[in-house]
Amino acid sequence: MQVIFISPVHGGLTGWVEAFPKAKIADIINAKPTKSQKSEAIVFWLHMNEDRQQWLTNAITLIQQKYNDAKIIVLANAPNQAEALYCMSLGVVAYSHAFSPAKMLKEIETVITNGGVWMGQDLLKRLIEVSANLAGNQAQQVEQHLSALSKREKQVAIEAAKGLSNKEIARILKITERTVKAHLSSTFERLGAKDRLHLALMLNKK
Amino acid sequence: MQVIFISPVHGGLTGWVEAFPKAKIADIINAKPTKSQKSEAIVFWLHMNEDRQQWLTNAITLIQQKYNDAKIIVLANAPNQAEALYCMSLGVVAYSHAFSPAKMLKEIETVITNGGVWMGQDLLKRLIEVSANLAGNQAQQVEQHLSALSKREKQVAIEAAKGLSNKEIARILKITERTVKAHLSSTFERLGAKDRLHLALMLNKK
DNA sequence: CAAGACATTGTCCTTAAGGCCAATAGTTTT
DNA sequence: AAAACTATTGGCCTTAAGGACAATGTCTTG
Repeated sequence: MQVIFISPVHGGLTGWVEAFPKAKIADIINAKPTKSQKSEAIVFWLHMNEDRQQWLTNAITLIQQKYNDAKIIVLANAPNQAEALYCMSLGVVAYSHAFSPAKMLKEIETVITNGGVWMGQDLLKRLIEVSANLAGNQAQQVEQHLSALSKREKQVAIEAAKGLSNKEIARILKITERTVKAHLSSTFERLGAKDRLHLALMLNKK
Repeated sequence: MQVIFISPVHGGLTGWVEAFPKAKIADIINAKPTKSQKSEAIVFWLHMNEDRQQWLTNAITLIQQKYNDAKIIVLANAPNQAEALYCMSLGVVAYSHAFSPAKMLKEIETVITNGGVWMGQDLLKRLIEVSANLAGNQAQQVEQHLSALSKREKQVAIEAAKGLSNKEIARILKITERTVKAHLSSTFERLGAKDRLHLALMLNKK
């Protein structure tokens, strides 16, 4: 397996150099594998500056064009989920912090050489949540919140989360505005919401 | 590390038995770790029949309650993405086909004991695509709303949509509460929101 | 049956929210 | 340069929201 590191930092990142002392540090332009032992895997590590978004995109597509079976790992100085998602959607197999310790970098390498994909737990969690929501599991998540409420509280909470006023809710449920308030108060307490806006945020997503 | 396999199949699955000849096969009811060597990790492999959706949910929550640091892997006879997503959202760290070869099962074990999460490439790909799209769209939709606002109004609107009070927003932006109100009033008018809750609903999803 | 959860409503009170009218000052556009 | 937009703040007023304290009746469960 060939390992090629591409970075604006001369000499590469310390953590990375420690993890892969024998690997090659190169510039994107002349990055080419030494000979071509057909089936040998090539792994590119791209070190990403804050202000090189465009460069990153170009580099990734360039590499993919030249070596369509190469694996690409992105190390970002200032990682963020949006960028991570973007990179992963381009086919990058790992995205992590540029200053990750050597040990973690080795771990990443192990995972990706085994055909895996590596990403931070937070990102994965978000991915799952978002997708689960989309798949219609959203209702279940909300249901989990609502299950802590009594029947009437549930009804009131749902209307309140839509943005209705107490008066409107009262009319809909044919009860007094005062009763609506009572149900809402206990709802707030049970769910740990501090007011109807927080309730709405809880029931309307995430 | 303790490995416990839970399956309706007597004697367990062949692939699994081959991969973990020394591990324990049990019924969910009496599944308990042999003694409690405090820091020892426990890994549960749940073998899932087509028609035991409810059982699976129960089993997962039960295990999580009893051993909150246990890792759970689900092997499904008939895997599908929806179920996978659901399991992952419950905190399952791996989801795969029940008839996976021993080699793959060992791989899964390696990944999850290193703190990773394992899932099929297709699922992962879908996760990423969906999330990237959604994140993009969502951001755009919200951006569309926000673009109708002045710089300051934007800042105020964003904080208000998080559920912050005028006073809190004032503190954060270092302006008077009165000014916050002014910005919010014009924000409501511009976006056609009738109050901060509607504003929050507009900015927080779809 | 008694205890507890649930539904309903009242009164009183405090505070947050938001509208209305108005003013000053900096910036941008026409 | 005048008009329009933006940021900031003041005062005043009305109403919605939510907490405190309390009461009554129903229904379920140990």
